[in-house]
Amino acid sequence: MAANDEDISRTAQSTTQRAYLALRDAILSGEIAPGERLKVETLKSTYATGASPVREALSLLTSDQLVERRDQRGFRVAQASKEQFEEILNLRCKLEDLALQTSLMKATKEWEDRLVLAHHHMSRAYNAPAKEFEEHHKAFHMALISACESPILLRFCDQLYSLNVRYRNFAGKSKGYAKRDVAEEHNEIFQAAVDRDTTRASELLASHYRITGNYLVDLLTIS
Amino acid sequence: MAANDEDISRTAQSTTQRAYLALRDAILSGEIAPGERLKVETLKSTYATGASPVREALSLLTSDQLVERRDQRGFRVAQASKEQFEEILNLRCKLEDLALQTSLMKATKEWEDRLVLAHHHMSRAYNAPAKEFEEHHKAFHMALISACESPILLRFCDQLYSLNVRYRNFAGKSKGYAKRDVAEEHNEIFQAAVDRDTTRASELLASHYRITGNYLVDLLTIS
DNA sequence: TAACAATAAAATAACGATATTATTAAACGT
DNA sequence: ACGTTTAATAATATCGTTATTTTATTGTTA
Repeated sequence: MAANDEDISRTAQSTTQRAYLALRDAILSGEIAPGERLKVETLKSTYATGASPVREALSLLTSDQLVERRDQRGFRVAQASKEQFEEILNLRCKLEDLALQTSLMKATKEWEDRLVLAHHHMSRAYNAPAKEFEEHHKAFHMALISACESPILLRFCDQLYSLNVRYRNFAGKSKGYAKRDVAEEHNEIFQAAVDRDTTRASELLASHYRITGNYLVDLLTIS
Repeated sequence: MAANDEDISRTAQSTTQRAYLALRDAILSGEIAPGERLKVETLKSTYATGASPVREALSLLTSDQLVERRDQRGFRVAQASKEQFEEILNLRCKLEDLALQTSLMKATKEWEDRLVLAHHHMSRAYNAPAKEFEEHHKAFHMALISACESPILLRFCDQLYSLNVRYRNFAGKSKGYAKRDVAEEHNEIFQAAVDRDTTRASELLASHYRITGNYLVDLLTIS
C-alpha cells in the first residue's frame, strides 16, 4: 500500500484512501506519538468518517509497520527505537543498492528522462516547505531505482523510505540538516547515475545514507 | 501481516484473523484462481461471518500482494505471471542470502538449537500431507535466517516465501517434486549452517532456489 | 483477592448512496 | 431493411453510515 499512491493523494477517491493517507501523514510527522492508542471512535470524528474506513486504514498501516495491532486490545502507533532506526538504515543501504545496480543495468532512455526531471524538481524545492520538499526528495530517490523492473523490490524500498521519514521527523527540524551538503551529495549521485557509473553511484548512495543516518541518530530523543 | 501468525492459526481469536488465514490459504493453494473476483457478499457466507472482518482480511491480503483492489470495483485475486515468478525467485535469492549471511554471523546457541529442531521436524515430514510438510519446510527456511536480528527483513522474506508457495502450487503436485533431492539439498544447507560456513551455505541456498525455480517454471501453465 | 461495573473493541445487521456492469431499445449508416 | 453502433435504462455490487449486540479487557470496590 505504501507504493504508488502519492500521485492520487490529492484526488483520493475513496474515504478509505483519504483516511489512510491522513493517518499515515499524522504518524510519519510524529503528530501522533509512538505507542499512542488509536481508538476507532476518536479517529472517526477526527477524520469525519465511519468505522469501516478507519479500520481498513488501520489494517493497511499495520502492514506498513506503522501501526501495531494487539488482538482484542485495539491499535496503537508502532513503537520506535534506535535499534529499529539502525535496522532501517542498514536495510535501505542493502536493498536500494541492489535496486540501484539493477536499475542502472537496465536503464532506458525513459528512465533517464524521469530521473533528470525528478532531480530538477527536487533541486528547485530545497527551500520549499518541508512537506513539499519531502515529496520531491522521495520522487528523486525512487526515480533512481525505478528501472530495476522489480515492483516488489520497489515496494519494499518505498516502505523503508516511509519508515525512515518517521525517524527523520523525530530528530526534529534542526536547521542545519537540509543545508549540510545534501544538495551536493544528491548532485553527485545523480551524475554518477546518468553516467551509468554503477560502482560510484552505489558508493555515493550508501555513504549518503550513512552520513545522514549518523547525523540523525545523535538527534534522536528516543531510546 | 504475513509474518509470525502461523503459530496462532489454530487458535485464531478474532474472526478477522480466521478470515484472513482462511482466505490466504485458499489463494495460496490456488483454490481461488488469479483474477477471480472476491465479492464480499459471497465471502461472507463462505466463511460464515460479517462484512467487516471480510473487508479487513481483504485489506491485509492487499498488503501481502495476494489481492488487488481496484477502486470502486472491488477486490480480485492478484494476477500471476511467469515474470513475477522469476522476480520473486530472484529477490528471494538476494534477500535470503543477505539474511542468511547476517544470521550466521550473529548465530547464537539458541539459534542453532532452533535450527536443529526445525530441520529434524522437517525431515520427519517429507511424506506427510502437503500442508503439514509445507509448515515445517517454511519453519526450516525461516529458522536458517532467524538470527539476522532484522524483523523487517524477516518479514520481507516471509512475504516472499508465501508468494512463492502460490506459484509452487500452480505447478501442481507433480509427484517427483518433493522426492527429487530436495532432502539432500536441505541436509547440505543445514550442515553448512551449523558449521558456520557462510559462503558454502549461501551458495547452496541460492542453488537450491534456482534449481527448484527452473524446475517449476517449466510446469507453470500461466503466461 | 474476588466480584462487579465501566469502557472499548469486534462483529452483525440494515440501510442509503454511488459507481459499474448488463440489458434493452433506438438511431444510424451501409 | 438489416446489422452495427450508440444511447438510455435496469440490475448489481461496492462503499460508506449508523445503530446495536456481544465479548473482552480494565478499573473499582467490597
